[in-house]
Formats: sequence, C-alpha cells, structure tokens
Amino acid sequence: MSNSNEFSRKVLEIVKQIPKGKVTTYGHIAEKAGARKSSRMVGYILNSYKGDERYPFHRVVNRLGELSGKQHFPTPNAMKEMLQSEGINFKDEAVDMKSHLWIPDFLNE
DNA sequence: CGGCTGACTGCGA
DNA sequence: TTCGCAGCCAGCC
Repeated sequence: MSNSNEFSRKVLEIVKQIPKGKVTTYGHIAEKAGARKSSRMVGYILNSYKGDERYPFHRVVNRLGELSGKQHFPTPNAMKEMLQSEGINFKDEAVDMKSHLWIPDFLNE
C-alpha cells in the first residue's frame, strides 16, 4: 500500500478516536500517523473526506485552538456549535486547549 | 510538464 | 513579541 494511503488511513483512524468533549491538533495527528512535518496534509485529507459523518472532524483544530476548518462546514458556526454542544469551552474564537486538548495515545491504536 | 494552493507548524531574525 | 519562510505533497489548472 502506498505511503499516502497508509497515512490517510491512520489519520482517519486517529480522528475517530478523539473523545467527545475533547479536541486535538493537526500536528499531533500528523505525528501519530508517522509524518510529523505533514500537519498540512492532515487538513488536506480531512477536506477530501468532509461531509462523511463517520468522522468527528469538528474535533480537529489548530495548535492554538482556533477553528481553522470552520469554513468547510455547512454553515460558518456549525463547527463551534457542535463543539459547544459537547461541553467544550471557548475563549473567544479559540478552544480552551488547556482543559480540552487530547493527545493521540500510542496504547490505543 | 510546471506552478500554485492549502482544515499547519516550528524555528530563526 | 511579532513576522516570514521552508517543509510537506496531493490535486487542479
């Protein structure tokens, strides 16, 4: 299997594991998927799967907690509303990373 | 075939 | 502290 397919498979697998009420970052996903420097590819992959309700893409934010992917949801506020309905707190337009950051766990493939 | 873009990030000036 | 840039690389002209 090609590296790119393997990478996207891992990325999607990790996204599915993000617990409700938590978020993680493109960088952490990329690192766990085996390509630390390809955080940008993570967003690219999510974009190609957007609309697929099997994955909680709204739980992926940038390293500052900003909703950099909100433009890709049906409405501009959809992403923030989904997160808030899961109990996530915001400081302005950014997720409170200090209490909601979830880091992919190596014990939980 | 070549250039540009993008749901990002870390580092150096 | 803020700002620019290289690295990443699959798609779309």
